[in-house]
Amino acid sequence: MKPEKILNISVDCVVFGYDTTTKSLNVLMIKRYLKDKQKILVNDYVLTGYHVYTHEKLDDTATRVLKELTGLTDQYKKQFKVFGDPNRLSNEKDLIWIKNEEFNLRTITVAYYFLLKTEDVDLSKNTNDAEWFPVNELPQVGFDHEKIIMEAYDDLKEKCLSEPIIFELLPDKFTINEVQDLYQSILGIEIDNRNFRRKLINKKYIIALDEKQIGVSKKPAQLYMFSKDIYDKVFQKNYLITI
Amino acid sequence: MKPEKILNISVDCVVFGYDTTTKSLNVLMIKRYLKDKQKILVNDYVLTGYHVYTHEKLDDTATRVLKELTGLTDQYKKQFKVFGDPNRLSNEKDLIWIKNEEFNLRTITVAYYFLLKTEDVDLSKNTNDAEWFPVNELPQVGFDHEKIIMEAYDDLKEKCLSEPIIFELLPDKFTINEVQDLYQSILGIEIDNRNFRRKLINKKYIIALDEKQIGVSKKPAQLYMFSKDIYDKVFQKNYLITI
DNA sequence: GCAAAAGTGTTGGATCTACACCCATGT
DNA sequence: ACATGGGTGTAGATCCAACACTTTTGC
Repeated sequence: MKPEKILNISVDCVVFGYDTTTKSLNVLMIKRYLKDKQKILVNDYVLTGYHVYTHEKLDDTATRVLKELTGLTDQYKKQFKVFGDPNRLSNEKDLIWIKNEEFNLRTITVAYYFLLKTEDVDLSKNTNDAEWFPVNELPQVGFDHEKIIMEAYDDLKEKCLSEPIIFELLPDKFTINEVQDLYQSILGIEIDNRNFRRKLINKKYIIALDEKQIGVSKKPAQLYMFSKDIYDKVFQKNYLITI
Repeated sequence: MKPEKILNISVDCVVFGYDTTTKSLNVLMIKRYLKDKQKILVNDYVLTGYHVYTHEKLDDTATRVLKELTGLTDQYKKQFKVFGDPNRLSNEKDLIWIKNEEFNLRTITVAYYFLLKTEDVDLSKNTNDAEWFPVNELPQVGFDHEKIIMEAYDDLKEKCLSEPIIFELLPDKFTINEVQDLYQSILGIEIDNRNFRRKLINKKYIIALDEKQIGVSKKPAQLYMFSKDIYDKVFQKNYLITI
C-alpha cells in the first residue's frame, strides 16, 4: 500500500555540497524541462522536494527526499523556514508545470538544508538530471526556489560562525587551510592565515593526526580531525551581548 | 463571504510580554475548558492560534491572530519553526478537544513568536480567558504547546544576544538597569552592572534623554531610548568565528 | 536620617588585528 | 633549482571580567 500524500504540504531541500578541490560551495538542483511540439515551455532548475506523507514526520520527509536524490542518509539537516505565500507558485512556467503534477496551488513548503561533501554524491546514477551549481552562480531557477536557497544560505552564513557545522562540509581529515578556504567561500571574505591557524589549532577539539596529505605536488599539509565528543564536553556557552 | 480555512495548516503564536515592574518575562495563553455533566474533561492552557485562510500569507495569519487576542498590530514578529509531527495532537485531552473543533488530525502548525510589553495588552476586554504566565512557571499546557514555547524561548535567548530585539520588550523610554534586568530575566544569569552600563552607554544608538524617571521613591534614573535608525547605520556585521 | 537603588574607575588578562618571510616538498 | 603552497611570531589595541563604595532621592 502506497503512503498517502498531503497535497498542500511539501518539503524542499537545499542540498549544499562543498567541493574541497575547486573551493566551491554548491547547491544540488534538478532540471525541469517540458516541451510542447516545437516549443520549449519550461527549461530551468528547481530544488528537490516532495509532498509529506500522511503519517510522516517532516524531518523524515526531508531525509527521504535526500536519500532518493543522493543515496545518502545521516547528513546534517536543518529545518530553517516555511514558505507559504499564496502566490508563491503563480509564475507562468510554474503554472504550466503544476498542471502535470498532483499539486495543490496553495501549497506551503517546509524548507530544509543539508550539508555534505560534493564528492560523496554520485550523480551518474541519478535519474533526475541533477546538477551542482555554485551558490553564487545559479541557473534559471523555478518556483520561489531562488528565494529559498538564498535564505538557506543566509542561515548557513550565520550559523557557521557559532556552531561547528563547517566540518559537515569537509572530509573527516582536513587541513587548516581547507577550513579557512571554506569559511572564505561561504562568507565571501578574506581571513588572515596566521590568526586563523592559531585560533583553530588551539581548540581542543581540533586534533592533529599522525598524517599528512599524500599525492600533492608541494609540501604536504598536516591533517586534522574534528572531535564532536570533545566539542560537546569542552564547549561552553557564553552570554556575550554583541548588539 | 467568509474566507476559507485550510484545515490542516495553522499558525500558533507565542506572545512574549515583559513586565518591567515585576521583571517577569511572560507568555500569553488562553484557557481550554470542557465539562461533561459533572466531570471536567479538559482544563488547561494553550497558545493562541488559528487556521491559515486560503488566500492569506502565513505572516498575515500570525498578525491576525495577535490582533484578535490583544488588539495590537505592528509588534515584532518572528516565524521560528514548524511543528508537524503526525502525533503532535494525539494526547487524550487533545483528542477530546479536537472533536469539538473543525480540525484535521494531521495539522502542521507554523509557529511565530511576538515580542511586546505586558502593559500594552488590556486583558479585561478579552473573551478568551487569556492570561499571562511567567515563562518559567507555565501552567498545565495542552497540545504540544509547551514544546513550542520552549523552542521559541530558546530562539529568543539566542537572538537577543546578537540582534537589538531586547528593546521590543521595553517601553520606548527605559533605564539602563531595566535593560539589564530584562537580559537577566531572559538568560537567567547575573550581569555585572558597571560593565553592562559602560557597554550600553557607549553604543551610539542608545540615546540619553533629557529626562529622568518620575514618581519613584528613590533616586530617579536617567532615561534612554533606542534608535533603530542609528543602529542600522552604525551596526556592522563582524565575522568573528566563535565555535 | 534612613532606606533603596543609581551611578561610578581601575587593573590584569585575554583576544583580536595587522603584518612578511622562510620552509618543505614534488617536479 | 624552482615553483607552490605550508607554516611561523610579535606587538599594539581593544575588549572583557572582576571588584566595592559613594551619591541621590523620596519618605
